[in-house]
Amino acid sequence: MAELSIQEVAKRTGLSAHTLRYYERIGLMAPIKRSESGHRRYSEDDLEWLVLIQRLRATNMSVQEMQRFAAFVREGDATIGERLALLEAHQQKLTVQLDEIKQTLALIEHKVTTYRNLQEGRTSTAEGDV
Amino acid sequence: MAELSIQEVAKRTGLSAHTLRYYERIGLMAPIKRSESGHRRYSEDDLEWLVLIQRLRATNMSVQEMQRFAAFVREGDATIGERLALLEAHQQKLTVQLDEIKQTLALIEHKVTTYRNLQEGRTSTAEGDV
DNA sequence: GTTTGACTTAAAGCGCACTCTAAGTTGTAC
DNA sequence: GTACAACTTAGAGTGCGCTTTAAGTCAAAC
Repeated sequence: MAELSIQEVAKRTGLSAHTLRYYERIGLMAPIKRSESGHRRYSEDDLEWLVLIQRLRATNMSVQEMQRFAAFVREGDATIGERLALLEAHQQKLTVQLDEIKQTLALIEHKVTTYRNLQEGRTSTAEGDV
Repeated sequence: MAELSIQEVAKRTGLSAHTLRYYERIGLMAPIKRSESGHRRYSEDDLEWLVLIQRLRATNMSVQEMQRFAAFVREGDATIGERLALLEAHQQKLTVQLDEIKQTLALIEHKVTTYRNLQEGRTSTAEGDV
């Protein structure tokens, strides 16, 4: 349950120290605790929050939307309705994304098959295939 | 099998006329056929290509990568190996994305449940939940 | 005690993918 | 024939999400 320096957190999360400071500056994270000398000391809770943030970013939630979410969290339990709405909106987007990826994977598989046939000298290419 | 104006293509694809010109300018599309007056006339093949392009963009292939793909297509059958490699690389990325989305959906479902419980006044929140 | 390297801030810079503007030409409707 | 919308180009502008720079402070190692 040690407190971590910005470099240690960078290493653990894969984010750069620059990005961590940036996230704090724009309010994506609450102000991080400081050592006597003014250096950041990250807590376990900070790390957990970063995991969530990274999951949301990795699935294309915009920084702006995450800022809104972070602000709601700081405002306390009165904003649980808003947080729910935000998460459910993202959930909705993710199911759409999931579908798009599946469709594209199907299309790619078709193209790959076509290309493989072409490579082997067959000419079974359907019209319009590129 | 009519030839379409840029506005008609914009309507059909959901891309803006600006974006269609931009795609042509940067070589994401081969030069489009022109009418006597110099206006673009899109063919069925152009539309099909746009469908592929849009699928790839919708699943986060970079414009740069699509440019490389488009260039290979223009170079002809000698580049089928390169095209295969490119598509398979994207396929690979998509399976990773698929996984990330599934993980995030699971995380969101957990949070949503937690928030629902909080809203109903229960306090079954596990440690560290936000 | 001084060097070395990690830390701090504020602010500027960057790459991406468009998006818009300006200035001019064309085509259809009346 | 004249108004008006749609088209053309080259180039500038925009928003996002970092990323880098500059200038300085601090702390552990020698």
